[in-house]
Amino acid sequence: MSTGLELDTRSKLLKAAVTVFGKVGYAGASVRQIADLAGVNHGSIRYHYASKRDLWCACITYLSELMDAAVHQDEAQWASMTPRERIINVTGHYIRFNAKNPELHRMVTFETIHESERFDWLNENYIRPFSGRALASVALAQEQGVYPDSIPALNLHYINIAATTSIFMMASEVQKNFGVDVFAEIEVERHINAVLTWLLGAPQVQEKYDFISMLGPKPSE
Amino acid sequence: MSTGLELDTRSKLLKAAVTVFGKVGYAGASVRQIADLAGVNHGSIRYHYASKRDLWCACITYLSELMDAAVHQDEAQWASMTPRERIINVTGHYIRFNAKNPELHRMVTFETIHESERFDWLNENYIRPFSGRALASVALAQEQGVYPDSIPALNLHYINIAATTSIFMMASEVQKNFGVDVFAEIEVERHINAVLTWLLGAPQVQEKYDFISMLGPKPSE
DNA sequence: TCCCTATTTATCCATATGTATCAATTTTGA
DNA sequence: TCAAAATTGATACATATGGATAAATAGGGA
Repeated sequence: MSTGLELDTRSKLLKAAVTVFGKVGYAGASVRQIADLAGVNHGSIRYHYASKRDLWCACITYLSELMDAAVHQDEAQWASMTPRERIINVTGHYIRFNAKNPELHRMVTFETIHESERFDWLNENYIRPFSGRALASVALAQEQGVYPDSIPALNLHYINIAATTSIFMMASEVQKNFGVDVFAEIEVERHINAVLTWLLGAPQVQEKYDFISMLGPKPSE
Repeated sequence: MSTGLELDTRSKLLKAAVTVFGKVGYAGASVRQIADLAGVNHGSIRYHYASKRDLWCACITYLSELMDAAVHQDEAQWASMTPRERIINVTGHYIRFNAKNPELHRMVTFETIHESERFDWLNENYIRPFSGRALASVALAQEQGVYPDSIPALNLHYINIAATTSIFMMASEVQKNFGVDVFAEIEVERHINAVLTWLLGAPQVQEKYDFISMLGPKPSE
């Protein structure tokens, strides 16, 4: 058994699978391609994971846990925050997670479009709980006057998810057509500011970069 | 040669290919699957289209022309519209097109994530011109005071595209988890209203459904 | 040292796929 | 009507794939 510090075969496979599945989807990926990227013999996949499908599920589980940890990292402070501050906190961490791990949303998007039988597993275990909580959170924010209530919660929720994730899904297009690396830290923070400015109707100052000068004055509230 | 009215083999193949490529992507689709759906022998694909790739390109060209026609259908009246009215007009038609033909954005999304060599063809011929025009239009609308200028144009553009299209990409999830058919006409109009309300800061009345009652009063402007 | 288990490697196999070929059939034009 | 062209259908083939099998190797405790 390894010391647990270096990447063992199983971890290398998982890491490579996340990369490949996140780039070309389930159908486009081959277990040999994943094994090659991991630098292991493709027969080993069968040993560590029951099947290609099983490896794919492991990727989803791994990434979902990462996301959960990222979004909840300041949970202890939530109680002392205003609803508005809580939304700024969660939205920021969610966008940063997607910038660092765009594969999760890409994999989910592939399967949601595909409507495969994998989608049912994904939906029951991850998407539905996530969407349910997020939609409830949107509705609550509307009640609290933090989000605009002129838009139906369902539409606002999907616009919200799309707004936070799509620029990272479209990263290669943004890079090729506009020369912008959306994964660069300053661009990530800029996007957080953009989404929050839109959502909350006023520019939000983040810690690392002060976009307020280019965003105009903060309105009275 | 056919009269052009009934669906000949070539048209049936194109229609089936749009459906299949739009659902499972390029890698997930097989030419036999497409031929089966079209009800033709799979050998015929080779006669009408040089290759699977060629058929895929034909789908993009076909859908892009449809989109162009849909978005520009009221072009003659643009000159007599205010910038704000023009945006309402174009956004409405763009969203209705995506509701009726979600395959285009799905196919584009597949390839943009995949970053395949097909993406380069797609980008040069369709995405880049489209994004260029759209981004310029966003910047202009900001100058004209129609769009908020507190958000960088690039971010606003990608948020905008995502907001208009994603609910249709996620249609199966919305249906399964919330029982809403986003392709139903009233839902499409509701989404147009939601996006425009967000974009323009005020509810927009569409012809067919009056959402204004649930959206609150129109602000002075 | 030796044995038992865990892990890796090297092949093998049935299937699905994209494409090519060519015969069969239908359509067209004089 | 009939021959040429267009179109469709049936089949073949090389390759890639997911999965299976078993031999080879490594590691760890007695």
